[in-house]
Amino acid sequence: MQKTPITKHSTFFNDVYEVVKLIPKGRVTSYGAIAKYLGTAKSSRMVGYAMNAAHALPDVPAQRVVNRNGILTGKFHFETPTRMQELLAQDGVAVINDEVVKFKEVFWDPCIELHIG
DNA sequence: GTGCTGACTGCAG
DNA sequence: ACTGCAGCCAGCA
Repeated sequence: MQKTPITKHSTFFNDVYEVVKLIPKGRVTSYGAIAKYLGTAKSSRMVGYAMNAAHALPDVPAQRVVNRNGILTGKFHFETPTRMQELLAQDGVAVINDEVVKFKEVFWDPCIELHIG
């Protein structure tokens, strides 16, 4: 059996989705925080890339993932540029000028909340 | 098979 | 304070 029975392409993307799904309502996190939690802090770009593929997954709240500045950098990848802000508003996260209000207060760090690192 | 792009981040100038 | 460059890895022409 040379080929793997389980066609799991990459655990990286899967792990990213698992972490994003763990983000509680009313909280947000950053690509770097997820990347660091996975042990690949330098691969923060891959986290954003995984979010692009996350559109196929219904349980992945990609709107809760923003960059380290709290800016909705990926809002243009949603159905509409305002979709991301609306979803965050439904979660109780205020967004003004494409930036999360009180970002540091609603920031959810998996490394801390999950007691890692 | 080769090369470029990209929902980021950290460091240097 | 802002700007520019390099690193990381997967997908696509």
